[in-house]
Order: sequence, then C-alpha cells, then structure tokens
Amino acid sequence: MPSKVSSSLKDGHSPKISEATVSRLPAYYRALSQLADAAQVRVSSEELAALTGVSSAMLRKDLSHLGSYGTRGVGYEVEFLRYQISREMGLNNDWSVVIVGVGNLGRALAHYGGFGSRGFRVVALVDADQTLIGTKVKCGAEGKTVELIVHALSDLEDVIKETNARLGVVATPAESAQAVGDRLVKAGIRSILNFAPVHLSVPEGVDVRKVDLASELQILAFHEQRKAV
Amino acid sequence: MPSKVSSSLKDGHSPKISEATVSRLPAYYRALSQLADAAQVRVSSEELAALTGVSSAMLRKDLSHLGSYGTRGVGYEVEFLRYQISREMGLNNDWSVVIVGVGNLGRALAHYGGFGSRGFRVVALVDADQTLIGTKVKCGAEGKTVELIVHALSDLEDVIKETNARLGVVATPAESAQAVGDRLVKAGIRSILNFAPVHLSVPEGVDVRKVDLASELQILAFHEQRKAV
DNA sequence: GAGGATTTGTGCTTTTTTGCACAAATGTGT
DNA sequence: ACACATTTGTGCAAAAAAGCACAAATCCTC
Repeated sequence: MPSKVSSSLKDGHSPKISEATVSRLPAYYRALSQLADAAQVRVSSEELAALTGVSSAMLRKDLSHLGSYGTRGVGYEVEFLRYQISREMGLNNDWSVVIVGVGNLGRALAHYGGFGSRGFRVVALVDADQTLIGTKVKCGAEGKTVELIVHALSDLEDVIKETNARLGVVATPAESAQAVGDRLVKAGIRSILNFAPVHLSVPEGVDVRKVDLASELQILAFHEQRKAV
Repeated sequence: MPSKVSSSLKDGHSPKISEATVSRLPAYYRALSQLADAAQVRVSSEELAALTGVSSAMLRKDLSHLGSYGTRGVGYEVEFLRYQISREMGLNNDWSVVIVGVGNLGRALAHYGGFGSRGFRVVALVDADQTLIGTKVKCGAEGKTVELIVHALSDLEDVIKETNARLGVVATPAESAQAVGDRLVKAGIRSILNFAPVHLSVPEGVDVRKVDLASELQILAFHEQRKAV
C-alpha cells in the first residue's frame, strides 16, 4: 500500500458527515453516556431514538455515516458506540475554552457543569469591566471547581496565547460582540460560540454558532400564537 | 396609517410559513430594531441580509411569505417592516414566562435583558431547593428591574394559574427536567424552552425548543478538529 | 443446522430548504 | 414622456434533509 496520501487511519469516513447529522451526534452521545452510567450494555436504534427524540430510521442513518458499528438483529454496544462518537467528535482531546464577558451569563457558563464534564475546560475569563478584572470566579461544577482570575480585555491576545485556548465564547453585550469576535479571530481562534444578540461577521474558515435566548422565546411565541386560533 | 389591507388581498398569511423562515424572523426583527434606533428609514434586502448573515435572496423570499411589504427599486421601510414582523410573531402581545430552576443559569436568564425587552416578561420563579424558596431575585435588565420571590416547586400549578404564564423555561438539572416538563404541560403550558441536557418528551400539541450549551461546544469541536488536518 | 424472529444498513422517494436569474415595478433625470 | 438605474418578488433548479420499506445479517430455539 503506497498511499500516504489521504491519511485515513482505519476507515475512510472523514469525507462527509452532513451538518444535520453532526448537530444530532451530541444528543446521541449524551444518551449513550446516560445508558452507560446505568450499566446498560446494549441498545436498539428504537430505544436510543426515543431517548433523543428522533426517528429510529434517522438515527440509524446518522450512525451509518460514522461506520457500521451495530449488529443486525441485536443493536449497538453502548460503550463501543459511545466511544466511536466521542472519537469522531474529538471529545477525547482536551478543548480549552476562553469566555469573554463575565456578566451574569458568562458567570453561569463558567459554573456550568456540562462544559467541564466532557472534554471542555474553561481556561480563561476576560472582561472589560475594571471592577471585575482581577476578581476570582469559580469555574466548573462540583467536584473539580477551579478559581480563575478575570483578565483584562486588553490582554485577550496574551491570555489566548498562554492558555492555548482554541474555542472562544462571546458573552458580552451586543455592542462589543463584533469587536471581541474580531480580536478572537486575530488571536487565532477559529471556533466561536456567540451568546450576544447580534450576527458575528467573521472571515472564511472561522465557525460561529449562535445561541440566542430571545430568539428562541420568539419562535415559541410565534407557534403559541398560531395555536390559539 | 393605511394598514387595513391586512387580510383580504393576495396574502394567504396564516397557511404556511416554513419553519426555516420562522427561525430567521427574530434576527430580522432585531436588526430592524437596531436600524430604527439609529433612525434609518429605509433598508435594502442586501443591507438587511448582511446584518443578519443570510443571502439577500433568502431574505426577500422569507419576507415575501409575510406579504409584499417592500417597494421595488427602493427597499423596505424599516419601521413598517419591523411592525409587520412583530405582529406576525405575536410580539405585540405580552408573553408571561415562568422559569423553573433558579440555579446559576436560571438566575442569569432572569436577569437577562433580552427577555424582558420585547414582549416577554418573567412573571414567576420556581425551584425545589428549600434554601432558595422565599428568597428574592432581581428580574429584568436595568431600567425596569422587578424583584420576584422564588416559589416552591410544589406550588407550580398554582403559580402558573395565578400569573397566567404561557411560556415555561426549564433550567433544572437533567434529572428533574422531565418531571418538571410533565407538570408544566399538565398545568396548561404548551410552549417550553428547555435548557436541561435531556430530551423532553411531551404530548402532541406542545412545543419544546432546546438550548444545549454543551452540544454547541461539541459541534464546534467537531469542526475544529476537521480543520486541523 | 434449519427456520423464525429481530434489528441494522441502505437504496429510493418525498419533502424541505437554499440558490439563481430575471421579469415586474418603482424612482430619476432629461 | 421616455429611457435608465434600482431593487423587489418569484418561478424554476439544485441541494439537503427526512422518511419509507425491505433485503441482509445476526441470534435463538428446537
């Protein structure tokens, strides 16, 4: 085998996993973790689908894009499938996260257990507010809490370099979000989770995911209004 | 204001606005509000699209589903379009929100200005923690903060009845989320925003939107990993 | 080890969403 | 009044996503 070209280790599945599938993998992963905690060994597509709120056919097709990890007539091995998903999603790596904006939301995110639990670690907090800079904030859920010092926004680039952060969270007011985003990108961050209620404009190659609390409520309200006809 | 043309002409409003379109309307609405604040009178599809991160063609098609509110060769009237979207989405109504779970996240949500700002008002806080029940929590952003007393989870049904809440926010740990969801539904809530990292199973006719912070990071990590090839 | 009961993996169909391109409508300037 | 420069609204095509149905693979029982 002379091929050192396309560098696919074992399976050549790297090419294309649809965005819709990717967005559902975390739910599968979480459900599998739950099952594993409950010491369940095997799971059918029907059962896992019910746990995650998708159809069993869709679940199977999603999983088939990762590889053929099930056994016909039997189902999937919980631990094995969980590992495959975590590997595919890079959850074995350690992901360092910098949070910019230590207001109510930023602090809630820092505390949030779900971040620290699997693969993600908040390594730095940054804010522009002089009264916050230098203060300590508890990070992570119970078990492994760490206190982090809030750094000045002006030190953002240094902080990123020192901590080797690769994921940026923007939890600032709308007004400063774009400026912060620009600086994150300039500092080498190429994946941003944006909680500010504005569209972040970023160059090619940078991913932004937006979480917009008000929008979600508005969408609910739209449907709720239609129900009341 | 000659806007009584609303229902008779060629706009078959109610029938079908695609889900994809609905999910983008809040972004348009926000951008228009921004423009209105800046006293801009007119806006082109190109400009509004840039502000919201969609293509101008998609924006025009989205808006065309609401009605023909633009003027060819000119663009859209900011205030008029903003009003039409807000009407279509029911943002003129007042939406009462009950938040279940007053941990870090629940408290951050209560403080969050975006909720209170347009049409939404947090009217009740509920928690199971005895040490929280009875305590006061500040709600809303600066300007119109209100202090709300945290009620006992056991009083959930009464609280919903008294406050007439129609939207429920679940910000509890994963373990209690399904039970809370069930009780919200039983109390008449048919629109739920779920922050707990589990799938909420609800009967037909009830809408659930899920905001999952950990999932978002995982999706980013997936793409980030692919970049590093 | 053959037959029946499961359950996955997947080809094919249908639906939804996005993108393109241009005619229709408006304003402007001469 | 007429040509011209804009910009919307939309028919049509392409792409993406979801759903269906069933053959293929496996286990279990006898």
